[in-house]
Amino acid sequence: MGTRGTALEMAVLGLLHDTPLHGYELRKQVTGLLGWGRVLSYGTLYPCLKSLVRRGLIAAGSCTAETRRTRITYSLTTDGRARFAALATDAGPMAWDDDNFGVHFAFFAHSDARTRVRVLEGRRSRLEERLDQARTALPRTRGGRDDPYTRELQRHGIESVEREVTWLTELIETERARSTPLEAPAGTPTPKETTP
Amino acid sequence: MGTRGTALEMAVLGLLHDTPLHGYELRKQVTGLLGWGRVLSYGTLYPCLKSLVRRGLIAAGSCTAETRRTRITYSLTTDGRARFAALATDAGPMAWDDDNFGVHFAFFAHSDARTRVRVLEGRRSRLEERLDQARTALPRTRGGRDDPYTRELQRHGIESVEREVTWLTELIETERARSTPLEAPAGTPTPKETTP
DNA sequence: GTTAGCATGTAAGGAGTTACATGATTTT
DNA sequence: AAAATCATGTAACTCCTTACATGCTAAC
Repeated sequence: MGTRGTALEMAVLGLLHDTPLHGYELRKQVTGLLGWGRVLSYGTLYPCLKSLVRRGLIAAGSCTAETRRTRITYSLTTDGRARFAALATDAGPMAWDDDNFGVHFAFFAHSDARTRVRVLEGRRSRLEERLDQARTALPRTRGGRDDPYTRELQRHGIESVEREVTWLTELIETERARSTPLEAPAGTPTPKETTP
Repeated sequence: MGTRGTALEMAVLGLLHDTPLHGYELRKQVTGLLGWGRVLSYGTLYPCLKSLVRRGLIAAGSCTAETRRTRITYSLTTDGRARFAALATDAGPMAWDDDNFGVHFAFFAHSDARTRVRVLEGRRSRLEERLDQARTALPRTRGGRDDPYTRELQRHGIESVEREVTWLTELIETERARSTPLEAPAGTPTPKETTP
């Protein structure tokens, strides 16, 4: 009965980690967090907030400052902060799947470089498994439709995933350089940019 | 109450258009149709087949040929064929969205070049709308989190969509050349490949 | 003969959407 | 004063997944 959608939950906790927000604003920010084409609906958000309040992870407070209207400002509790830290540090399979990876990535600033590397590698190997399946499925006429459009769609899909793997590989190298500065030449400043 | 998931329905009808199949095999083919990471579950497929049978779009028949076991072979009825033709010819907004575009594309061989162009253009303008939103959302620190990882995620998302737009543009040009051969020089043979 | 894979289904429930219902505040 | 936008919520419904339940056939 309790809403347990980890991705949305983490997004809310992470956004409230920076600053308290009310539902209407949260919706806009959650929607824009990943490049989701689809907007998050209130029918999902408000029940989720309710559940988080009930579990003591966030607190609902009437607005105090500013000449403001009937809106409810939510902020993280101590428990909520701990919960978010646990989610951000998690580098298990949950962080690799399509639904959760984006949110985990968006809040990488809240985890250490080791965790980031493990999440990125997990994501990459998941995509590589998918590529293996797709590549073996392509040549067989038997079982798969031999249609130029179907083929082109699959080719394009494979190409997209390959590009994502390349992206991940670059990020992994950057992060590895950060987590093991032992092998770095003396005097190398800590890199600031994710993509130089 | 009736299953009305257009994407799955179209995929099933389209696959049965080529040849009769039983559920187990259908599942594999539907799963591999688009590059979907996720596999289609029986809990979705079988109720869908049931619904299609009830509506007279497909017929369930025991297998006749081959030394085969207890499996139910489904084939398209006349109504089903008509329904599929209608879906394949549809170039409206339904064909543009994330869920349906892939299936429509996979069965482009069953529609004319005019329809194909309209679907591809619709899809492209939808992605371009998304890009406009994302691009205007990027520069503002106000409202959006100013975090290097969040930014990188959004940058990567935008890049992916841009690449998809390019892909669509190339396809549109190819299809336009097919639908209006008036301007083609005499003696030009009909192109066979989607990507030369 | 028993294990592994083929094949078909159902029940319960999660996650999210749409549509609805309501009201306050700001802008025109 | 009307319209637009901000803001919060609920109810019903859809689509899909997981987990379960069942039995046939082929291979070892």
